[in-house]
Amino acid sequence: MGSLVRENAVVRKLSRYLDMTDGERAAVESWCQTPSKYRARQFLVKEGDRPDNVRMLLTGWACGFVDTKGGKRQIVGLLLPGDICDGHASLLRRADHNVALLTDASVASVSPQRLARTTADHPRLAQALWWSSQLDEGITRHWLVNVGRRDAVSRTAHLLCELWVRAQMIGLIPAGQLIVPLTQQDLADALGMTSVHMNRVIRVLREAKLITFCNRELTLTNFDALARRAEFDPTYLQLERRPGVART
Amino acid sequence: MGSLVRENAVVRKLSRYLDMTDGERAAVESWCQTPSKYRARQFLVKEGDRPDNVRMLLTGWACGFVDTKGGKRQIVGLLLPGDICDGHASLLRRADHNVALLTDASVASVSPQRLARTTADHPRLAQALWWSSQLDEGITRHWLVNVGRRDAVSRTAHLLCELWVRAQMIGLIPAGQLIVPLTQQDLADALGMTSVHMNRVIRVLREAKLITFCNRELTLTNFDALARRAEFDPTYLQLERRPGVART
DNA sequence: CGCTTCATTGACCCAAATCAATCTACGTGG
DNA sequence: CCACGTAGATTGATTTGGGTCAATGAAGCG
Repeated sequence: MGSLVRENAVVRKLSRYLDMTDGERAAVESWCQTPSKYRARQFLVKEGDRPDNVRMLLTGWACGFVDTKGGKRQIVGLLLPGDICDGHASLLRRADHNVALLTDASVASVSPQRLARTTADHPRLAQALWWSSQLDEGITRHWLVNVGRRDAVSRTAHLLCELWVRAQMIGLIPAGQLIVPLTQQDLADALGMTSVHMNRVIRVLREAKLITFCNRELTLTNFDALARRAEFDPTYLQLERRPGVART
Repeated sequence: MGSLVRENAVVRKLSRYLDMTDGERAAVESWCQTPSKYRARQFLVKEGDRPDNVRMLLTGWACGFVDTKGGKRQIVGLLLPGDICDGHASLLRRADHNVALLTDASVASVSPQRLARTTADHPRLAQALWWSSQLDEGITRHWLVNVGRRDAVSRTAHLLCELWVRAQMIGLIPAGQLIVPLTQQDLADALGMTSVHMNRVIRVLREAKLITFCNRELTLTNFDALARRAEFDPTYLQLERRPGVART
């Protein structure tokens, strides 16, 4: 036990794209040497900020969101351990959305200069970061499809399938059960609906025996049926290992 | 006249981030030496494809979209001249969405190898491509906010404001009028609504004297009022020129 | 023990979907 | 030149998924 848990989350994430050499692995680990501890609800990025460092989630969950002038909130992304928050956003003049922690978390922070130095030594890491960023973009795109074109039940089912798969990949479901640190209000904000309706939809899924969801503990009791209900096609999560990026 | 029109669209786009040297400019132009001509409705990328070349739109419009199993369609992005379709998607195992042309178009196609060679010689171009990709991701995010959290009228207004600004930046509105090569069905597919409702919403905006839209010719007769209606904040379009990336 | 944060449920309402014509404008083949 | 077919725009009538408003539980905590 523990090897999956102990392993550096960013290494694990980038390993999905790249079969890393020891040198590459060491380089990534050096980014994460002295992570900062943050508390739930703290902001990592504020909309309008001039971006500085690149943050990488080592443990804990975060979410990206935008607050509307009308007082509504849309969550535009969920970040799990290993995810890179706001990739090379340091290139942008201003952050176009907020990022805040959903749980206490351990976060590595790398300056653009340092990132540039490392990727100059290890060009394949630059590629891997690109890959990760493209993956995130695909996820956002499919959230748009989900919110734009699916009804509340399939939409919810789709998000739960996505989270389930993403969590499974990083070892967050050791006992068939996933702690989802989101309130129903949060889920509603991610799915473009109200918390009241979110609650009713969860009840529908529960009564259909597709999920168990109590005290933030989620179980997909029948993943295949849920995926069918959601029209969930995981292509966009890039589960297939890309061939030809073997260790050099 | 004509300098804006004649200038290479990709050069113009990347110049928003980078004050290019002659060498950099020449490198980008070399990508676009022998563009292919395509007809409206042709596909540039099909979902599930193994990505190959990177395509850059020199003239014409394109759109990215996903078709749902349920027979619905969500447009996940609109590409204008200078936009790069599916940035470094060549890193991904499979395309997660389709890209098709909305008009006849001229498209440059660059192999990953060639791109890698050029950006090795001109590292700042790699940065500029990153920047462009981050910009696109921001646009997608804000589409998600728009679809998830705004009602049909503001949502439509928001998209029109975005298109207006993006088109203005690339000289597509020489006479206060923009040709939008989208049917009402297309607009509806971009905004997550039905074409019937799209039609009614356009009427509302027209009757409020906020827009003129006839035969695909759009005029925003009162941009500020429309932007207010839409809660349109163009931060995500990165209009501010990033300082410190002056010509070296 | 009262305060606060979430979850849950009911009653009611409305924005947008659905269903169904009708009206253009434009080809295109005879 | 004209009849016909097709794609898109418009409009009306009706339905409905999900929002809004308002209570009530339930769990955790200083």
